[in-house]
Amino acid sequence: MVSSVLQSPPNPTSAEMLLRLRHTCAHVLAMAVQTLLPETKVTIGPWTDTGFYYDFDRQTPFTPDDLTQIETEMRRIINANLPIIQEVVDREQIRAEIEQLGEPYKLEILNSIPADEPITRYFIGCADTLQGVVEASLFHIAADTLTQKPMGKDCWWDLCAGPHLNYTGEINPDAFALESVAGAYWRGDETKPQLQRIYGTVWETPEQLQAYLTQKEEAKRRDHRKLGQELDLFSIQEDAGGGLVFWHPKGARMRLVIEDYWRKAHLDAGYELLYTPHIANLDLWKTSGHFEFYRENMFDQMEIETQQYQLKPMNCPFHVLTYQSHLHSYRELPIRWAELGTVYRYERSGVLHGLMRVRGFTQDDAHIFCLPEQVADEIWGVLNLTEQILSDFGFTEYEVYLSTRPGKSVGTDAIWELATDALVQALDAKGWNYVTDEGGGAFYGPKIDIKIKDAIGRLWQCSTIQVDFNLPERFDMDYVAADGSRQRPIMIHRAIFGSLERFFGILIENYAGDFPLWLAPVQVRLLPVSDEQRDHATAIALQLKQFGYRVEVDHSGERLGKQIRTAELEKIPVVAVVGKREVVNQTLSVRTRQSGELGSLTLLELQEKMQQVIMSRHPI
RNA sequence: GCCGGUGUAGCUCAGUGGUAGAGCACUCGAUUCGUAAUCGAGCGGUCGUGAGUUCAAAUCUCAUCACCGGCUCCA
Repeated sequence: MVSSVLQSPPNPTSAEMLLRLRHTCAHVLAMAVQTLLPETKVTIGPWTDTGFYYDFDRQTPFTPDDLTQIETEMRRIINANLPIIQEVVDREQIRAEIEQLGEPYKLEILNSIPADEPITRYFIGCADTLQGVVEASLFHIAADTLTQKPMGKDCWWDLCAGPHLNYTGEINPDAFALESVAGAYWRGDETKPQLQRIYGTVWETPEQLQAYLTQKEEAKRRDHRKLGQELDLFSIQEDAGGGLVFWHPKGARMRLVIEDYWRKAHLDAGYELLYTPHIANLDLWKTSGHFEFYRENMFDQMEIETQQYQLKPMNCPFHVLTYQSHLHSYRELPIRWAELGTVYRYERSGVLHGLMRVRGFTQDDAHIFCLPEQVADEIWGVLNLTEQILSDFGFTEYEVYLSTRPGKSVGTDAIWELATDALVQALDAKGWNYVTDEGGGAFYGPKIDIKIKDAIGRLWQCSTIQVDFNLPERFDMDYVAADGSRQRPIMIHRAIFGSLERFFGILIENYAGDFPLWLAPVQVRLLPVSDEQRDHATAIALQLKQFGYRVEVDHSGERLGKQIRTAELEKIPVVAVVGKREVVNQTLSVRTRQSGELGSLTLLELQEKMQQVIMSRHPI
């Protein structure tokens, strides 16, 4: 495994130098582009976690060949070691210059800078015109010292707040690379013009660049789409349509293990399990508000005997209906109902991505109906269950976010305060640090989101816990309180995996397809050295299968070396060689992916060993 | 949905207007083999789909679908 170079993204306090480097590199990119392709308009060019990008407006998009030439020009600018000089400018003067240059986006940026903020620009080069000034006041020049300086060869400037390096030569020409071209909307707004974005990466040393590129390769090696095909776990087929997942036998075996584990964990944690339909009368979705607020993600309705029916994008209304099926006493609460509920959501074609973003997926959904004073305890319980489940799947590091009341929301101040306090109380009781996302909650209630960190330091959003004041209201849910009055229960939505499909994808990437024994689709493969041992191997396989192991025999008739190679490529954790010796001695020659050869073991010894490893949920 | 790219055998990929190829996989035969590839033969493709240009299209044009990299959105 490579060490992660991405764990601490640069920020102004932790990596001032890297920030300047990246920001300046973006400017050098823009300068190179405008030198080579002068008709290109500049917009913005910020730094990112791994480098920088710059958005340009031009008629013809950049080609890969353009990118190569731009990179060469950037190297030239870097090697020329041009000075970078900040100038504080007068607003009207710079406006005139920008207008003269014909840079509409820069003008828009200028106009959006508050009146009381100073306006600065950064020159790169321009040595002829700036020379005297540079000596007088290194890297900073006052307003009015320059007027109407045309840009030209080795003279370029951009309206920018900085900060920047002092010379382009401070960029190591072997520590940067342009990466890709992509479309991006002006100001991130899809109703605004689409620009051409060039992504680049830059580091302080070539070694850091290399580490980053290695990390990128590592991510590519772990890509669940690639591994999913190689290991024959799942497919998404053009004939069926995008975003629809086919779980192949090996993927299905794993899903079964995951689901069995999930069901047991939930039953143990005091949940009941539900099964609900995949479609329902549209009126239900009108009552829930989804038809009004979530319609763009819903598939079209279908007509069934003059009634409109809807494929479900959510499970919650079904659980509410189940609750409504009879009257509830306060003594029954909290009610915890969980379901592996398959939902269908319309996603725009461009956003589909392997198992991570699909159109049909199964949520590990649950709803808790409880009294206001039970909310904190229930949330705490959910946090515990979440930690238990995620850590059993190998995820022990989390980032936790608490999202509070947004501007537009339903519910009284009192109930929002109660719910938010309950979430905070639960997080504190759990002892988890969290980041507060002020106003980031849903319109119907506050929430906690949990991101898990995988083996190479990437974060994935899975679990979410949301308090909901809206649905109980809309469905007029109630319970009978101790005094005989009808009261409204509080509803908590929560998912731990989020979606089985996405979680499976994350598992594949986290383990790079090398699954721990308890999850591996094939746990053991028996390899007969020659045809004479096939029957013996088959008999042993049958025994193992009866004990619940996922086991196969290699019937290829290939030589042992080839059988081992095949098993290794399929990332099978345990292979057991059966030759003449093993038949005579009633043993197996065991070899594991993680630890190499374990030597001769009896069938019983192998089972004991595997059982131990399975219980630990670790690799063998 | 938008911008750019890609689509040839089950998989990975050659093939730039003139008879569709390789390796692996698969099937068959020979070999009966001891810890990451035994040898040989065979099977396999209306070149994503549909129009068009041309005497002739995998190759050029247009449309469409899917995928890839992003944007926007999100479990």
